[in-house]
Amino acid sequence: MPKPLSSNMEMYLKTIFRLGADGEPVRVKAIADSLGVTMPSVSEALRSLKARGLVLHPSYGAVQLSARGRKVAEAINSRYEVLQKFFVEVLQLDQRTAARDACEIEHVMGPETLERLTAFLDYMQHCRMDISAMIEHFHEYLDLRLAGEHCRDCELEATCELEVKR
Amino acid sequence: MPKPLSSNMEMYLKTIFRLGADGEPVRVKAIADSLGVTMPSVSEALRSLKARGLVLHPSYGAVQLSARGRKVAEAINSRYEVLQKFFVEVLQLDQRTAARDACEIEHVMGPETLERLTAFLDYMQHCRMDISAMIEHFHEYLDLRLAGEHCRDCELEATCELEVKR
DNA sequence: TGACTGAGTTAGGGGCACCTAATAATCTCC
DNA sequence: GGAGATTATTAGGTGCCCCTAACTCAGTCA
Repeated sequence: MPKPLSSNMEMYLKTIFRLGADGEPVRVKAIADSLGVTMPSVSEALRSLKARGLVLHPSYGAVQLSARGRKVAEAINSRYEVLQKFFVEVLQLDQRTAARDACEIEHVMGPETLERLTAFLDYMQHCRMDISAMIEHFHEYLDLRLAGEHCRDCELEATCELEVKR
Repeated sequence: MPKPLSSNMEMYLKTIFRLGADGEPVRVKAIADSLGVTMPSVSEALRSLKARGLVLHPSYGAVQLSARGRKVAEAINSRYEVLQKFFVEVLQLDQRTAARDACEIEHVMGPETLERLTAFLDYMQHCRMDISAMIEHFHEYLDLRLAGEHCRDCELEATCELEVKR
């Protein structure tokens, strides 16, 4: 049973994922610069990630994610994006602060919380109704969603008999 | 310049705060049990917290927070409570999950994010209006709030000409 | 082609936070 | 008040993640 990845190892993985997103080969130096650590630290981290089968890295060569590594990195990155979006679009935090906090929280937020937050963002996008009923409505939405419906077209529309009275 | 407290040290502090809330003297063993670590780990942590002037701890005696320590612990605890409340009341997470994630996130969430989340919760409590205007309205609320108003009576009331039409 | 430069690695060390084992202080209760 | 149990501390060791210093490899260009 492999132990769970530490926050730091997750950061290495996400950084490799992002640096490689454009198809360019990823170099140790780029990872080090991006994370603000030294190259020896990166070397050591890569040894550990290689041992877990998450990266491919020939000596003195470019770094690549394995299939598994890519999947893990994508999961981390999507946690990041949900948080970033929530912080910016709902809490109206500036990009910098949102990025900073999302980057910390992405490593410690459980799957249930991620799911609910994602649902919350989707809900915001799909529904237009009275704020006084918002929480309650969100909970109905959640119930449906958790029951397997994924609300592309807002299944709750039928219950949205509320409207703006400007 | 004292370095910032680590997450772990913050947990020790919060634990001492909670165990001592009822006025009972706090013992090393109670801290260890509460955090799921051994007593030597607690001893070592206390040495470090003592060096920072955050706890008082005579050898073989009871542990107490200093005035500074209490202030720090209260801040951590209030971060926790805001998160917990958001997770339970908005995201409808169960107590256990909410507690688990809040307990991780409390150590890494910046003050701006805390403030916005608090504002969001207050907003939910004070305002009743159309959901379609919710984000926008929340942002107005935030602007007022950030300008120094603390919205005990919801200064935005005047702008809430929307109402439920059930 | 060989010297220079920059990239990457290895070696060795430090701080943090945990552990077990051993020792020391304190408490309890006969 | 002293034996035994409980609580607390010290000693010493481990893993993680960072560092600097020193060495090795790989590309460049005169």
